Amino acid sequence: MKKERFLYKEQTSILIAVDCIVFGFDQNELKLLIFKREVEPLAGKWSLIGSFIKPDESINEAAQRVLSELTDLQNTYMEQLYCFGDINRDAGGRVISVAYWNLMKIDPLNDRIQVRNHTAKWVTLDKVPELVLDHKEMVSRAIQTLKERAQHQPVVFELVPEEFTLPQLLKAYEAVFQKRIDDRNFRKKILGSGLLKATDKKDKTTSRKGSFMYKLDRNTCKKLLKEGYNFEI
Amino acid sequence: MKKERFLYKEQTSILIAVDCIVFGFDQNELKLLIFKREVEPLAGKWSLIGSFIKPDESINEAAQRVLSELTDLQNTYMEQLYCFGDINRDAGGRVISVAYWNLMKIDPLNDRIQVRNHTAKWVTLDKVPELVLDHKEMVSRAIQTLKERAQHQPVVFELVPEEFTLPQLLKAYEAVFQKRIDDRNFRKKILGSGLLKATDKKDKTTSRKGSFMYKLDRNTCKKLLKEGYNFEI
DNA sequence: TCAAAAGTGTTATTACTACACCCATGT
DNA sequence: ACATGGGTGTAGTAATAACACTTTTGA
Repeated sequence: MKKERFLYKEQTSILIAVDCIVFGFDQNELKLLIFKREVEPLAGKWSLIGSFIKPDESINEAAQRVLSELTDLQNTYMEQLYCFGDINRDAGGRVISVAYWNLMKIDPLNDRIQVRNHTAKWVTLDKVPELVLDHKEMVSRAIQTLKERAQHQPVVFELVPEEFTLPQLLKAYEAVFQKRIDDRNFRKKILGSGLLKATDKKDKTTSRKGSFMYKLDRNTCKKLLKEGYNFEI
Repeated sequence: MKKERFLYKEQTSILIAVDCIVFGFDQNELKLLIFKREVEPLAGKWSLIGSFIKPDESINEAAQRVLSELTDLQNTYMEQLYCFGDINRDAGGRVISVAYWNLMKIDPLNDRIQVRNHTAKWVTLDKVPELVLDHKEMVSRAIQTLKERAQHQPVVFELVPEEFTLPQLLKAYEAVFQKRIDDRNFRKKILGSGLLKATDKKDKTTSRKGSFMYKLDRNTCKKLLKEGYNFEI
């Protein structure tokens, strides 16, 4: 194989990259963050956000850096997804990519502020355009893992504000599990679990009646985790 | 590939390795396969089996190679576990390791034949010795993942022969979930699920009465997987 | 007064847990 | 005949699923 196989730079071995599958929830739908790839080959095509790793950072740090360079939100949920290592997965040379997935809340008023890179945008999961390389596969694996994780870990709470209403939380559940959930059964299970602490505040932005706000009870949460609680409804 | 592109010695950037956490079941206990590390630093210490990846193989292929170089069993269950990328995880330089975990049956009559490398041995999970680098962390993460996976995928069946008895399968379940399981409830759930196809054979090696042999019904299995069946007892 | 979202209970079904004795067989 | 492991059933409890109407309030 000839030299053009390595387009990024002179490279005798294997390059390592990270890519982030960033899921955002805008109180309504799950969305994916994509942006226009800046480097050749395939510059200008839609892509996940990513970067080569630097010699002095761990892979986790690299993923963190990618995210904080592109968005404003800190403390987003982040988990390693999978290491993609097929030999010809990258047209630009032998590149191994460690993929991460993230959950964040999209503030509908501020979604331009949250995302720094101006070529980046949120797309709904059923309207993801063609993505470069094996990024589509990364996304479907991430969706899969998200659903699995949401059954056993309280990750859905990463999609709603610190204080949230039950209808809000229900929508997040429905977005993650991609199914309608009966709201009486939902209330019964979630309130019965002790996972939520009631507040006396009401959110009146979505209805005249207003809806009580709750927050996650982190102590009960830890306890339920130990017992292997099923967070699915 | 014309000339060696991956020269370990003159590598100035980052090396990539694979390590395999191999679990074996000897009809009684879950065991871990370890061997004496052959390369410096830390040569002679107990280690997981692993290797640097070659420039012309994918990461999955590398893990497969590591396993087939060391053992005789093909078709063992193999799944990627996690990519370990801390900056100082390897005393010998910047090495990223992609860990895989495997499940296999240990044939008690043939366990020397199954494992080719003569410094390799099976150890029970509660008696794992000190391991090099971050291999202990790899093992505990693998145990964790094994338990999670066994709840949603029929991986326990990888630990028993093609045709097995219910007491055998029960022991495998107990080994994986690390708990006693009531055998009447076990039979009720497993036979009620339709997962098993009865055969008319009896295994008389463990009792005078003999125990009926079953095999996995792969069609029912697929169906249950789609429905999100819970394989835990 | 009405539109729009929030909130509330019951019943039937299903899955899970706990628990103790008889069976078949080879020696 | 007996020791060994294989096999069986029931009843109480907990979780889940299906289902429709009333309440609040700002406009």
